[in-house]
Amino acid sequence: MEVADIHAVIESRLRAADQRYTASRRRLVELLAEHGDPMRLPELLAADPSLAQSSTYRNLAVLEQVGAVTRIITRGDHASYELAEDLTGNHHHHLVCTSCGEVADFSLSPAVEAELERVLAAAARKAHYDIDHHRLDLVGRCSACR
Amino acid sequence: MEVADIHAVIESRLRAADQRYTASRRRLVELLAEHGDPMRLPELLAADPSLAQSSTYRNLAVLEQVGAVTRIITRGDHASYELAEDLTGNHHHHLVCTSCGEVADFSLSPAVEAELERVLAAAARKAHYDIDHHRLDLVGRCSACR
DNA sequence: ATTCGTGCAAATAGTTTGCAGCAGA
DNA sequence: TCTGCTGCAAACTATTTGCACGAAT
Repeated sequence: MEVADIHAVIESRLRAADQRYTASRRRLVELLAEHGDPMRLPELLAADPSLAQSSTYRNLAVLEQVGAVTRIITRGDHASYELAEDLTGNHHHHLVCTSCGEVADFSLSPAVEAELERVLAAAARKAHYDIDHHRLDLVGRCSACR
Repeated sequence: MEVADIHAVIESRLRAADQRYTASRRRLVELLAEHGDPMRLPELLAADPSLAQSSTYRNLAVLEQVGAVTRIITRGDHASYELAEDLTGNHHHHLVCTSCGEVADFSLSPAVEAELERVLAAAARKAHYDIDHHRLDLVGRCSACR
């Protein structure tokens, strides 16, 4: 999806929740779209010092609620954020560096991914869980840290 | 592995790190072994009120460092802990309830697991990451919460 | 006008740490 | 008797929130 389309979709989702697509919210989406890989709060604030910390936390929470961004929990100090998969059209997983906390994206082949979906659905059924999504992370050290 | 053996292995790993296998550390391991599924700190403290909060945090950190327990990060308020896989001999994944924060275990068939290992190793190689382990979580709602 | 967003400063809460006394080898 | 462990209370830090002002519709 084009960046312009992403903005349009997010705007309509916000509107549906009686929220406005303000300049700082748009800025957050732009930063995440440019960066590609997930970003942590300090990175976002550093990338645009006009962003206020508390508003950024609030805006990311709003954007997460309307399904525009995804919050990634790692064992690092800060959570990371990225654009939602259905906006980028790019189902993927994460490589988490235990040393510097950086999070990178990677993908599996569609065939493997489809099989994974299938066996996970079966496991969820057996455990009587209603599954929202799955999360597959590789935990280790990035090329800079190893 | 039997519980007695687990204690023996943990004791030797602690010794190798110049640490002692004290009563409260042993108690934590017992509680986790009995419970099976991952436990959060308040559950551990409630299960044995003689445990002090700060010492429990410290002891779990020590046990994690010597590879006796694993800390599981969820988006819930508290982290969860369980015995390390190589002690229970039970490779598995997690079902995380977004509503109550409960974490349950599930497994994939050895065949699927082996294939997953293979494609993940390939992905890590491509990204120049040194992989420690993988983490596969299903995020949704447990039977009690849905 | 009314509702929502912003930014500051203060609060919250899980986790960590300093310290003085206790215990194991 | 030296080194590590404990428990209390205080500190730390990512994140959240109260509030008064500004902006959008």
